Amino acid sequence: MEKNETLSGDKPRPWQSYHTVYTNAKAGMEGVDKEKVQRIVYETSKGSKYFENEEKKEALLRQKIENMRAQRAKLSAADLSHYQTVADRRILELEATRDLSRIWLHADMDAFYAAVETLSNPSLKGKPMAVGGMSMISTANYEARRFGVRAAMPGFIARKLCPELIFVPTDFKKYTHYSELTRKVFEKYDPNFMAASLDEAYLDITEVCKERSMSGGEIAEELRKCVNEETGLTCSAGVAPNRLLAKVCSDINKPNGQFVLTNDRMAVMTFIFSLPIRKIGGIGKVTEHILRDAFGISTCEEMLQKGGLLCALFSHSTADTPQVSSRKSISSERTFSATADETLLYQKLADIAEMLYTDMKKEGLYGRTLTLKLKTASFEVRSRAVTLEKYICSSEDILKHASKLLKAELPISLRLMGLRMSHFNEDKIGSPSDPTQKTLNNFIVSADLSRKNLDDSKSLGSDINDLKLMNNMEGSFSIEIHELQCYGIRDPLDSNNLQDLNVHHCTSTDSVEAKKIREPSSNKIADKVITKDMEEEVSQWKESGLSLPGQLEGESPDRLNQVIMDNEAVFSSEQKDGLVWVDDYKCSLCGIEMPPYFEEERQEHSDFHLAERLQKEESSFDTRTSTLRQRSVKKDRISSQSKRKRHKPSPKKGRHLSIDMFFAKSNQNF
DNA sequence: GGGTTTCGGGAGG
DNA sequence: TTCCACCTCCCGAAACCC
Repeated sequence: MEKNETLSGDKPRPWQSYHTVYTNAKAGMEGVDKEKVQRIVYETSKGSKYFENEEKKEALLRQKIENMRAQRAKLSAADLSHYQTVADRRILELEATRDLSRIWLHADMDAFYAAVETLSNPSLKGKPMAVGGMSMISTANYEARRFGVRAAMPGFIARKLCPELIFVPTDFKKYTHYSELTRKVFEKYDPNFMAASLDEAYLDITEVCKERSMSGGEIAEELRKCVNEETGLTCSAGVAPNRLLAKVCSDINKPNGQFVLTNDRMAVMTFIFSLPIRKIGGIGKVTEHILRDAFGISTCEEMLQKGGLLCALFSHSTADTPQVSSRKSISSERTFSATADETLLYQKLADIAEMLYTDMKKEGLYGRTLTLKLKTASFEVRSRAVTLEKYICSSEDILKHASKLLKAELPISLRLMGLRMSHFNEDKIGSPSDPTQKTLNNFIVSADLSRKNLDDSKSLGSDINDLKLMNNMEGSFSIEIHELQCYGIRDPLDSNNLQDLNVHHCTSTDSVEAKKIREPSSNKIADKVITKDMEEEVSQWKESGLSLPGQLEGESPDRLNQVIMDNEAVFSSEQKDGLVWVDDYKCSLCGIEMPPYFEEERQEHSDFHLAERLQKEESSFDTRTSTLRQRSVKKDRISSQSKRKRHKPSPKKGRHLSIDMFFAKSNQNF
């Protein structure tokens, strides 16, 4: 940070160089005295450890900008000419694929959390209010925004800006409820709409516009009115040929307004040219700073003009696009008063492991990469990860591995710890619970692939669709579990047996293959498989010393078949798992509360308990039959500073920048 | 040499 | 009085593994 910058004759105003996101243009903040906000933020922050860390980061950024300037200076005329050709060619390619055929609508609720709180407590109306606490604010209403108070601002700074600010604690249950109401409206216009968060959604309204012979603007008007009638809340909308443009448009007439960008090349180009780069999704505070200070780029027009330069110094990468995808990771983190007390740190780690476990349990997830996130007392953020051989889920396993990671960092004074689980067993279609285990059924692969393609084929992405995807995964998951139940003693590496068998043990209701087994025509195959494998099964069960489920010993193939069928029935029944919803609300096994209308979630939850039980059974079996397994078990690879020596990072090409952004591609950003 | 993992960091809500 | 969250996703490069 440059200190004591002066304007001719003025007093020093050091806050001018303290770069925060709080003075950035945001809806409802047009009339804000930016300099005053900047000064108060600076004065409130100055001298804190947070501030010192920000200074360090700022210094690194300045160094990076200097490096880029140096690289830029090194480029010869020939280089520049070459990269300009590359840029021009790319522009031509993109122009050829420009798609102006779709109409996208981005709906964005106005100050959502704050509006919901005002709805349930009308006395807040007209008063400056923020949802959150003294440490951090989630949302501020428009009255508070006039003082410069905004989301992601610490509460104590907000209070300095607006002493009469009212704080309301967050209540996600409430927001989720209202979010559901809005989504019911969105669904009417695009059943495959894409929810970007609780308060934002993307809708492809091309079809509904055609069917009803209405313009995008008319649909937007109607949709906003409908949302207001259903919820009592207002929202803003943007209509454009692609999602990212629609998002930019929805911000223009906020709150309770809309903006339409017509599907016309000239209109799009004119609109984009004047657009500040910061409006582009993916360009944040840092990238904006780099582009402005290293290249003198502030608008999209300048960006296009300097395309050659950007091609030379930035790698080819498109900006982030909202995509339909399954969950990639799940995490939990907590901030606390900085401490170096190891007992306390381990206790906090145990709490976080428990929280992560609870969240994973809710979604029935098993993961094998565990990342420990640390924030030191001086705000430095570090992460340490380990990838395990087995997928894990239990809080004990999470804590065991997290503790190893933490141990390697001690002694240390921390103010935050977090745990993230990734690399789920659904990551790769058909990947089994043990990555070395080649057991998953061919049919799942094909079934899931076709369903996944279906989901991916359009720009889906709503939570509803995520849920669908999740359910699909859940399908394959329960199949695996079931397989463990019936074939727990089989050598997991013996894929020959399992490929046949898995087909007959799927409980997925929408699977053609699963139904087949119940048809007389396929009894033959089933009998054959069961006869052959049950013999092995029974003898191995005997060897293992475990009691035979269903007293299979000596039973005929028909009887064995029946036992399997019965088992399937058991798996689908909550009651038989021992799970009951107390007061029709609370899980009798773990106490989690879930209202009756969360039908799918409840089913998943029930499945989870079943999975948990089966895994316990399997692992207890594992310990007894470990000699049967001829598997080489690699030692967990735990990374630590001591093991990993890193080179000093070399100046790398920037990213998140692409001239693709200038093209209306409905499958991309523009 | 190519694939995978780790780690730091940017971004958005 | 209080003193800068939490969660998720993505990318790039180095390190590591085979």
